[in-house]
Amino acid sequence: MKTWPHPSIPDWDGSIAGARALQVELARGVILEDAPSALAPRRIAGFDVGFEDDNRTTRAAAVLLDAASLEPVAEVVARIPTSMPYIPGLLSFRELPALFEALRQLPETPDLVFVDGHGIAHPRRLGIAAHFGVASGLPTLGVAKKILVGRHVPLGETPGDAVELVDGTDWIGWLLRSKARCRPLIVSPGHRVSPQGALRHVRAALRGYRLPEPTRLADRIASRRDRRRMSTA
DNA sequence: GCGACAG
DNA sequence: ATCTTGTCGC
Repeated sequence: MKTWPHPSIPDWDGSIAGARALQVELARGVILEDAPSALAPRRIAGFDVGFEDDNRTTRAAAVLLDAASLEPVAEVVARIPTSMPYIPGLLSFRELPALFEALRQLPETPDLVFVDGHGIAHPRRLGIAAHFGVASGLPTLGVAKKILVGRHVPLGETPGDAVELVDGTDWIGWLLRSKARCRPLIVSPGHRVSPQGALRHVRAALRGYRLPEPTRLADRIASRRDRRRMSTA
């Protein structure tokens, strides 16, 4: 049985079977009700993870924004050694340690966290956004670019249109047309956020781009795309 | 057994 | 995720 070191993930034996079992266990702790502080957040944050040096280094970027203006107020980048490979369904076990390091470096704790990846829209209802939420206690939601699991009826073409994403009898999130002529986003609750709340927060954080500001800005920094081109001004 | 499979 | 400029289309 192959196992990996597991920094900052309590109760995991390092195995794939153990990871799946722990996901089922942790998913029972996910709360799908809106936390008061998340309903009217003052500070929101976006997190994204990337890799360097042939995947030997894991890099997490976090951007803190003023919820009202959507203007960034702080940005941090954390780098730690990569501990395991990417395994579909087990993404959080690979990226969680870096997310925690970035969270630790933020000057202020966010009221609501946007994570690049799925919340409960996951085979065992514990995508990285949900895992990060239950492990940190913070309200979180997931914004992914591709469906991992679930089905849906056709989505309209008008920006703002959304349809439910369901898996079996479970309502696990939404498909959201965030921008015209762009592939839809998959939005799902992570922790302490309701399905309706997750959709409302993402819509409120859109600024004409496919991705909502928190994850869009974190994405740019994480990919070093920030110090490259400049198209406007 | 076959196909699918977040980042 | 990542390697990577220009280019076609709205």
